[in-house]
Amino acid sequence: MGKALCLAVMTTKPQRSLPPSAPKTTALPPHPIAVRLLAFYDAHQRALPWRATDDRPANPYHVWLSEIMLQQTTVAAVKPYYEKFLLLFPTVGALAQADPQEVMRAWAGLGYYSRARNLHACAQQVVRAYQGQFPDHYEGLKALPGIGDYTAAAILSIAFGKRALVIDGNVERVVTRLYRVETELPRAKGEIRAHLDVITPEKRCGDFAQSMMDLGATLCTPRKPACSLCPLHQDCLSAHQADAETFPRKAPKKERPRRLGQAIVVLRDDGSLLMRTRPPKGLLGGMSEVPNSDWTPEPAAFVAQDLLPFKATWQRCPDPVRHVFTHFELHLEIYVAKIPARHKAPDGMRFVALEALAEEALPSVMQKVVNAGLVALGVRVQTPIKDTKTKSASIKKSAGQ
DNA sequence: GAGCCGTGGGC
DNA sequence: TGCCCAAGGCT
Repeated sequence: MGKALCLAVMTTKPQRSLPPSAPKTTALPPHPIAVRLLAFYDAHQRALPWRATDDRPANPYHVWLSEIMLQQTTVAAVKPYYEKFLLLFPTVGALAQADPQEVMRAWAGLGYYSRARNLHACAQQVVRAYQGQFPDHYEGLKALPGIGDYTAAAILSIAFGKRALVIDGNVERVVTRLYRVETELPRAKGEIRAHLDVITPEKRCGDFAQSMMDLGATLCTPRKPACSLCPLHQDCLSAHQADAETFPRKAPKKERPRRLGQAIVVLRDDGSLLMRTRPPKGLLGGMSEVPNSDWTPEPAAFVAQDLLPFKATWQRCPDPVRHVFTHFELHLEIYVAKIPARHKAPDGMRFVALEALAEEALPSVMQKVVNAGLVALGVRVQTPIKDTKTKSASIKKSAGQ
């Protein structure tokens, strides 16, 4: 009985350590959905710089780099960063040897900065533990920093051609629509995995995964899906019911709280700006910023002068800088001042020449703050990293102070 | 499991 | 304008 019980447990319990792939033992023909999807892919796949071509086989470093960048990030946003990283760091070895700050600087503006920290740490582990060759098995990949279930499965299938269940937001949307999965996310993940396991082919699994994502990005979109053009129309239960757009089911979102704070833009007469570096972890970890207050739900007493060991005359920018993070919305009041060139930076801060601002790892919110402050100070600068669409960014020199 | 973690584009 | 979302991972 012990043996039978043990077998029963083993067969009913899903493999915890190996979720994404379950190599099938029998050689079944591909599911009709896979056949149609691969044909769609052959005819309509998007040309993306990290994808393999006829004369360029899949490169695990390229696949890994692109997958990390694409986490919660649009293809359009990733493209220029991907090209820049390949120029700066052509190989995983080059990336591993790079200065961490250089990596953060190159990532600035892309968001979710723990990805950049993990990217660098991962490159170093691949070099140290695997001689610069990415492992081609799930456990090895999953143990690397920044690689979770999705990314491990994506690398396995796209870079190494191994069968894996690649489940991202696109796949969740496509599958819940195909089968009209009524369970709400994230509880539906098990059902989605089971359905995907049925249709995932043994061959061309990397192409299959990418075809699912292409379908989700181009036709099976979150809003207004183009069901009439879909290669899976005949297979799709929600298309038949004409309610594809209502999938996947999700719990209503919580409201986004607002936080308030103040920041100072201090320009020294030699043309340099007072800056500091944020703590290594947490929000905007390891990134550069101008001095600023705590961000609190209620307005807090704030005296800009308290941040400086010398006197200055302050001017408050008319409009606060507004920036929306994932889980809160921030309003920053900006105070600006000019000070004589003889002053040194307070402890933990530094002065950075305006010309060297492009070499700082400035997150977008701080780019906005700097832009607004410089405009108020009457300094005209071409935004170094990118125009953050601050309306003030294009305003001409205000009446000089 | 739920909260934390950025940013920009589209409607 | 405000809200939704995008090839998620970590704690």
